Amino acid sequence: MAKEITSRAENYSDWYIDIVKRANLADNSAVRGCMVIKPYGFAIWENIRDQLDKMFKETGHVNAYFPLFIPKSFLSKEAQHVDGFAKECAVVTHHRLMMAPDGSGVVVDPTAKLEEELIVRPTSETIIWDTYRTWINSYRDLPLLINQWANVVRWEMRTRLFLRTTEFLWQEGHTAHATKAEAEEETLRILDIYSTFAEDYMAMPVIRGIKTANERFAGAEETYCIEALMQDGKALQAGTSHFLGQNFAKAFDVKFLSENNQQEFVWATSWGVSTRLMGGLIMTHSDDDGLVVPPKLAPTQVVIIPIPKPTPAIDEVAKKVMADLKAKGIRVKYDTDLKTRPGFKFAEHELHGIPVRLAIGERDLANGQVEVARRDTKEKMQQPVEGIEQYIEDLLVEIQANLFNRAKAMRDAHITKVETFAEFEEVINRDIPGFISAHWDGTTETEEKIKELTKATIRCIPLDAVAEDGVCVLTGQPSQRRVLFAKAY
RNA sequence: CGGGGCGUAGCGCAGCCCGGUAGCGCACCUGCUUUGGGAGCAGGGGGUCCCAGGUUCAAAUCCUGGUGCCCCGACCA
Repeated sequence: MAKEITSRAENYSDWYIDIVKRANLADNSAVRGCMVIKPYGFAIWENIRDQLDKMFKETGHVNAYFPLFIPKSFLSKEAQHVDGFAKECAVVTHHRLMMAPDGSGVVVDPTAKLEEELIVRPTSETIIWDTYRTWINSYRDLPLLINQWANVVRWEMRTRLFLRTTEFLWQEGHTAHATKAEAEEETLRILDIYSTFAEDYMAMPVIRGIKTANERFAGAEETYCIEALMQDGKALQAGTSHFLGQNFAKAFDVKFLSENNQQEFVWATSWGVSTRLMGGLIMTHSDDDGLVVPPKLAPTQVVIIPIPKPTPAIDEVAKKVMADLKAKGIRVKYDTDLKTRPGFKFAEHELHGIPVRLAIGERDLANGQVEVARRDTKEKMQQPVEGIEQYIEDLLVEIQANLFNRAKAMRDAHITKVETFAEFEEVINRDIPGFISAHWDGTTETEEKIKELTKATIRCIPLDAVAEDGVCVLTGQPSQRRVLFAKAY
């Protein structure tokens, strides 16, 4: 039915690209690895952003904005940090263009070379901590709870729309605390916000966990994460919250005078989620007919379609229903486009993932009914016009819950416990491999060996992992708990 | 960085092998008929064929060089 969408079974990767493009979420741009986020895609992102922003503010955070450019020297102040990012930095070396002497266009003016190159931020820890040095003097200045919404650039070798782009949009929180315990508490508070948002708004179930040393953020003491499972059985890291210890405070000399009149280094966290969440949203719920957007994040939650086209009688009912829905805070549109016919509109709105569709024709009016169609199950029902606003309000809640439950059932069905490496290999090579729960001896060597053999990485050590004696799936060395492996985006 | 693909109308593509008036579908404009799951017919508008050079009477097509994007892999808080 839907034209030009590759089916998931045929080629999952092509399906994903088709959804992104056909649902008007984003396009490739003239710049390698950079995308244009189109109005519809951006509207969903705005809903994600607004909700998270609200949750950050409710927990005492404030927004600020730091520069796009970072002096090169800042990057080298924290050794592990620069190690992690050096290979993917865009560097600004000049500040002026000039007309080419041969008239062929503009060229870089060689006399406009910067004394110190500027790095386009891949993340802002360095410039922010350089700033914090001047902001923090006393324990009375703490905690400092700041977030920024920004774009960052990471020169990745290979990009994928939303999932890994050269430039992406995100939020990055950077907090400073007087004690280790407070900073650790903050790290977990944010992890909580992320998992609540993912599950309650995106309807995307996530596993909360800790990264292994190997997968830890460059410069962090501990990285917490939420991991989701996509329909093709690959994992997606959906958000991270880092406990940075005193690493950045020491690198940027950020000290405060304690209540005891002692100079002490500040304790830090940083945390972020990005436009990658859009990729997670798509791959969690969408189907071969197009995008599926959970009601809470849908720019339009209900669309009303006149059958076959607007008439005064249909308009009257549609407008009343719209007013009643709007009064309940429901985002509704009346599709009065005269250029397209109902069948086209049905397909188009399904492609865009609008959760509920109402169709109103003369036949319905005669019966005092409307046709209600839900995007998640594709079911159609006749409902009385009278009281429809309450029915829809309840239906949106049900759809939101159904999407989550469906995704969770899928996810849970694809967490496989294995005891031997043979089992491990069998599961990881399935069409939909999912998470593998296995014992691991705790060494980076084993982790990397498994990755080399199977392409699976340790996604996290789940926070709710129970102590359980076992032996490493690869080496047979003793292990106290299971960790989750998966192939990842 | 390796492998592959593609640059021709707004979008998606054919034409290239075998040089000879630049085409098709969608979209767009006009008109009529349609309209409960992507309408039909008729007429119409729209092009530096990625760039540069070469071969030729003649190049979208052949040759040389360049360039851009995409996909797969390696890589990746």
